[in-house]
Amino acid sequence: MSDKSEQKKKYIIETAREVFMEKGFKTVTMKDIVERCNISRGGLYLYYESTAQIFLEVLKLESQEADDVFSGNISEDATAAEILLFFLNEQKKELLRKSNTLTKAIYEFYFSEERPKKTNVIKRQFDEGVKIVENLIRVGVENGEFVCDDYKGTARNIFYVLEGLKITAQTMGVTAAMVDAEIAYIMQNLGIELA
Amino acid sequence: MSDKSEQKKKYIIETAREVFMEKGFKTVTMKDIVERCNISRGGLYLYYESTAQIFLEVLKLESQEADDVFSGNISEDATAAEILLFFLNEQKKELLRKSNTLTKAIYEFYFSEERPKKTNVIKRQFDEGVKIVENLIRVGVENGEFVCDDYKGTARNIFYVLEGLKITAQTMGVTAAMVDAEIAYIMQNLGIELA
DNA sequence: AAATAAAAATACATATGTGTCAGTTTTTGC
DNA sequence: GCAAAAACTGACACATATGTATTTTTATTT
Repeated sequence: MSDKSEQKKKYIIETAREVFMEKGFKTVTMKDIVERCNISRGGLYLYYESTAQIFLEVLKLESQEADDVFSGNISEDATAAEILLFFLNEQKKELLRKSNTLTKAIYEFYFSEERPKKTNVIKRQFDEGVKIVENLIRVGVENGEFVCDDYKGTARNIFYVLEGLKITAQTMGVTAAMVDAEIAYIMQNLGIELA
Repeated sequence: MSDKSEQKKKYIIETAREVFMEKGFKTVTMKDIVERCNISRGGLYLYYESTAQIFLEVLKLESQEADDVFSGNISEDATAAEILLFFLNEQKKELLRKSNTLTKAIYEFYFSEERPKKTNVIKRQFDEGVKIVENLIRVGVENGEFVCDDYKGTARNIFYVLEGLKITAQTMGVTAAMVDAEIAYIMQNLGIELA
């Protein structure tokens, strides 16, 4: 595949992302995407065969970008508490965002029948996240930063709270104060009192 | 409206509920419902004008039935801890259920554009739930059963965890043990150690 | 610049859903 | 038992989405 072709594919994914941010997943059609891209329907089918396939590519892009933010902002000698707080604040930013977010689309994708059972990107992301936080807590306890006797359970609890906040934010709204209260709660459970 | 007409409406709602349990919300069409009801398309439109309207009626029915379960199982002299535990275990039952549940449909409805902004049943239910639990905690503290210094915050936290569990159960599955751990966690935060 | 290859656009065939309405059947009241 | 009313049906007109096939445009090669 030519270089130009690769560029075009990237352009389609970036443009489609905007559409998904605005409309979610389920209601987005191939027509919506071609219109935003200013290409024809036939043209799009040359590159991608469904909105689900395009959405998976968008998720991949998002995941890469999130990794970049993370590695660009965490110094080598950061403490476990600093890293956890950075993570929680990134989540806070994401869930308070009213636009430029894929959250709604991701939830719709969750429940869409078209979702290929084998490529459950979301489950993988969740499990990875839990594992990372679990290890972070372990390190924190070993360092004497945290107090905790059930790493996995606590990590899971954190993700349940985050998921609950996310879906609540989408459907009925949450304030920054509500999120802060939950973050303080999480840290407090690990023995850290926030100022 | 005649008595027979009322009966038919109820029949439609109960039958449609089955369809929503099987297919969620978004993919259910009026055709799906008439086929299950063994009536004609035109006939259904005499009673209801959209799947969204029917779904709202289904939610109303579910809500009534849940109230009945509650009032039928909580004795007058139950302690706050008993009531809270009953509530949490009902939630557990619901979220571990693999079939005969509207959870998927409710989430899809959440995100559907058709959802009439004014009749946000789900938000109302959430807020009501939080308020009930908040008052329950207050009573429990006054009785000396619970230890808590932020009733509303704690009530909200409980619902975030429950929402997180629900969506996790739908998308990647949770085990009874995971739910029990969260319930124990919630009770422990209120100063109650479960056996 | 002509021939060829690649990319893109348009038109088509198919499928599925909606809401309505003319006609039919069933129920009801006398 | 029959006329009027109510309930119900199936087909129609319309709208929108999909995936493909043919035509047109653009780019590349010699």
